[in-house]
Amino acid sequence: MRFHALFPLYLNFFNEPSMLKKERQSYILQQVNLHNKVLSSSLSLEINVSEDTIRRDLQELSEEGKLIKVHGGALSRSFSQVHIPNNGVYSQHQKKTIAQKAIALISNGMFVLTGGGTTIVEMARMLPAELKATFVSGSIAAILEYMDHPNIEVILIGDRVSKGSKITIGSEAISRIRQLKADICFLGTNAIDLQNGVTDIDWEVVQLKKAMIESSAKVVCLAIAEKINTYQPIQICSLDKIDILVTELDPGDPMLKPYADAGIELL
Amino acid sequence: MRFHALFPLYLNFFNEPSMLKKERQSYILQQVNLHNKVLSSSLSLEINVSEDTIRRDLQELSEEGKLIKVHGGALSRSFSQVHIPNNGVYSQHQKKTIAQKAIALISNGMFVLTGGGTTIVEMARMLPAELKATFVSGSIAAILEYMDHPNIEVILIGDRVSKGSKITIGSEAISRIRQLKADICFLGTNAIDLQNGVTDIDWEVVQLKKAMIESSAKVVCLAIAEKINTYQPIQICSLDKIDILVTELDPGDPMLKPYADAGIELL
DNA sequence: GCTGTTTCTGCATGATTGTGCCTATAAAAA
DNA sequence: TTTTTATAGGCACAATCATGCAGAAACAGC
Repeated sequence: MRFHALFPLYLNFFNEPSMLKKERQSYILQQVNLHNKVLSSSLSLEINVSEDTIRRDLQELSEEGKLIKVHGGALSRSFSQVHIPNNGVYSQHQKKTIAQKAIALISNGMFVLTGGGTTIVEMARMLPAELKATFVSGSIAAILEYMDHPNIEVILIGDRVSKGSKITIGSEAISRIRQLKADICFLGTNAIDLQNGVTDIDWEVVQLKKAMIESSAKVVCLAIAEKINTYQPIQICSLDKIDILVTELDPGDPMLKPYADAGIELL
Repeated sequence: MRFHALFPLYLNFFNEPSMLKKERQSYILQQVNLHNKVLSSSLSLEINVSEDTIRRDLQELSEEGKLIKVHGGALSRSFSQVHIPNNGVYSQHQKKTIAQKAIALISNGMFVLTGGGTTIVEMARMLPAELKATFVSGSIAAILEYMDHPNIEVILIGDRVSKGSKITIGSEAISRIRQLKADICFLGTNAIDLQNGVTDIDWEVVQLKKAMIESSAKVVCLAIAEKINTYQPIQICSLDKIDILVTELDPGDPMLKPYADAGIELL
């Protein structure tokens, strides 16, 4: 067996009789677990069978749940299990409602900038599978969800990682964001009121959000009702920078009236 | 193996009297345990009986649980047992051993660059709580672990996220890494051998690892023994760029001797 | 010895499986 | 976008298989 790892070319050279199906699948499994990834093309050369056969093997192994089949080869199963459990998210039901509304704002081909926070993560989970778009974020939790989506391109903003908020913060991240021009930006909102606009408590997070707002053609704030008409010490922006406010409430709710009057679209 | 293709001719030539049934079956068992697999066709030639008879023998032995019958022949019982355990991380025990050894190389205040992969994640989990250092990585899984550590500063390299390998890849990431100068760099190794050095299968990952190696004062390769003396299509670097090789084996293991001779420190 | 029974084996048949090749479609890459 | 590459599904062919059957061999009892 080890020989196959060492001298795959020799197999061809000696024209060794082809492996039995089970044997071959075992070998494939070993390779995929060893290297985390295999290509149909190289396996085909190593084992000296057609790519069709390899593809059929990968198909079977995939159906048995022993590996994950992807275009061009397969990935190890144990490798792709970095999931954050979604237990005990505060006000989850409201956040799902908000996420549902917000998703309607995204269409194919869009370049989308998102912050962090549980509402954003909820939105990431609910993105329709057929959506094709590019998502940019500095939030680890959000990125994890985006990665599971089949059709979206994921760009991660790098810099120092803030352990509290699980997002990347710092001048590097801000200057990266400044270089972008997104179609739309989704911000989880910690506090919003008429006098102070959108406010937050963490200076570095505020800097980042400011940059995100400046870099986006359209700014969407996601806020559950209990955060409306509250404020925090540091201002992110005044209300006139906000294009759309998404809450779990009906857009006609009297609580939201002043925001509509301020020129914000409600959803 | 090849002998069995040759021998049967002699058997025919000498017109050896056919074996008794019991005798034949124990011969088959011996062969299957010796080679892990037998083909009905070659057994038929070797023993000089029809394939039907062999098939019936294999059938019986299979029912007695002494081997596993497959299309075209049979496999040894031990063969399939090797590949059943697929839960969790492959070779986790070995990886933990490697991680333990590798951690000894890190001291307070260091600036550490790490790749992705399960071995690196294992290492991240085992970092002592009192260690104070800065860790830089583009691997989402590794970053998640680093974030849980109380005393380390985490820097995330941003760029496009590769869904397969769960790391950030691309020119942006590479140019970020080039701007760094790390004290030490830990690389999970997919394949390493004497001729080709360290090799991998994914072009973009290779570019990234190359940059990491160039940006580090000391390069450490983490590799489980199975990956030693194997190679993949794309070269990351030749052996002389590697300072330290960490495996689960004893540094004195004869398998590692050539690497020590190549000037690599073993751990 | 003879005879009937059982076991083993080889052969013929048709069904099943494994594989490679082909083409239209779908997905990635340029 | 266009171009390249990978894939699914159908087809063809060969290898392998299950089954039934018949002859050969082994065996038992007489």
